[in-house]
Amino acid sequence: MIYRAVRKVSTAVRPGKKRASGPAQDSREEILAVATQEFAQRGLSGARVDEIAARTRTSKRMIYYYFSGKEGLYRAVLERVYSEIRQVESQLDLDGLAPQAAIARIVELTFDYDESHPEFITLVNVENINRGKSIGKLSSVHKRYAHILSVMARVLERGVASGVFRPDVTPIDVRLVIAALCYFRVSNRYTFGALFDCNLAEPAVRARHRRMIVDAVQRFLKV
Amino acid sequence: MIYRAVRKVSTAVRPGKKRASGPAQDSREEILAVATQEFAQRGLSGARVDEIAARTRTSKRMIYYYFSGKEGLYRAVLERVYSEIRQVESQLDLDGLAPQAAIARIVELTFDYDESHPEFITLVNVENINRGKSIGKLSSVHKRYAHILSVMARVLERGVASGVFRPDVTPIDVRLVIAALCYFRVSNRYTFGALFDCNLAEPAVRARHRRMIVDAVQRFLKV
DNA sequence: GTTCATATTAACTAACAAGTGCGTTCACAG
DNA sequence: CTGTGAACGCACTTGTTAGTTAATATGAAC
Repeated sequence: MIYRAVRKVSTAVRPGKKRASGPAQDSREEILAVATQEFAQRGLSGARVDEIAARTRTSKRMIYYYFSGKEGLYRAVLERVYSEIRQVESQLDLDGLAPQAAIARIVELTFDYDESHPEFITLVNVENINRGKSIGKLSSVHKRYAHILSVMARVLERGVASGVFRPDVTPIDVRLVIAALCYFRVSNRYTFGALFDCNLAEPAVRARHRRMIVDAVQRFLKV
Repeated sequence: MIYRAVRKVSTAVRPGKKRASGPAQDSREEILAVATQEFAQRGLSGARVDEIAARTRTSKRMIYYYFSGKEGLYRAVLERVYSEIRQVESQLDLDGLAPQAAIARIVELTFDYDESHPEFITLVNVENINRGKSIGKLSSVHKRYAHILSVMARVLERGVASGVFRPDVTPIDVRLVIAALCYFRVSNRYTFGALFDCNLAEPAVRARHRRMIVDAVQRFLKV
């Protein structure tokens, strides 16, 4: 009863194209949001479809209706988180910046995104444990990342041309170094924390590492 | 019938202390080896106790006999892989080397170990998805890692004293940078490979990255 | 107001997977 | 021999879990 009212409101707020696709989209989105949490928290085989359903306002049957199964739901979740980070990264505007400053911006964006989206990191981990079986099937992911590499390539070229960057690293190399340094802190926070008895999430440590990683990448690129 | 014969042979080869503990140890070890593979391949909740049992020469009942459950088995597997890498790392002898060379050796060891033990990397990933619930309970892990940090600290001190290393990085920082760069290539090989359409396992790429990471860490430490 | 596609619910099932009860075998001590 | 305890296998229980069946509601369009 109550949720009907809610859904009518949301239909009014966001009208569908033809028919009342508002409620449907809400259900879809709600399922995806809950599933993202659940898959990130428990992994692919650890996540429970019933649990996901219970935590939405819809039913389990709807998950099968929209996503045709656990696998399909997982794939949709992956696609969603990758499309979000792609969008964030594509908003970078580096053209006015000097090469070193541009690199700093890229590192800071990556660092901040990873730190504030641990569920994204975990999902990527899940997919790697899964041997990339699902990401390979996502047509949307593949092409878009070429764009990011080309942005990186332009920055590197400018840096090399002005004599501040060395010429023997590829965009993929730089991307790997940046990703590795930012990703690991979040990805391995539990094991690294336990092994070395430290808390990487502490604000002071985090801020210091942010500066440190920016610096490390700049040193890496210096002639 | 056949396996009895096999076990008698192995008993003869490796006699137990009092009773015939040879076969027992063999069973334990065999279970652990299979379970390591299985947990690394399918994750904690994805691994099947029945499957592990089927792939050993013993039965499922023995897994419960020795490890008291899936959880206990997983913990034993974690302990085993961590103790192995600890052993490898403790064999490092750096005292004769100049600081930069010592750092190079540490990086190369980490790189080579990670590359040749992807199942270790995956298990660490699994444990992080698991929020470190098990590694916290492993008393054996915690203390031993202090030793590795102290080795690192000595190298850094020597480097700082001789003016080749900057003084503002801690052993944990260096450890983090090295681990991140080596770990990520293996941990994220599937997603990174799919996104950027490259194969990090290719020998040429691997060799180049090995040199590149050694160089990156040395640049990171340079005054 | 009938039609039709979309959206939704409740109850069901078939398979699976963790964990156990219980009996057996084996080596050796007495 | 025989008693004992560790090492082992078989078959079972019990709860869970992905996925389904079938019936129904909704609302736009005609």
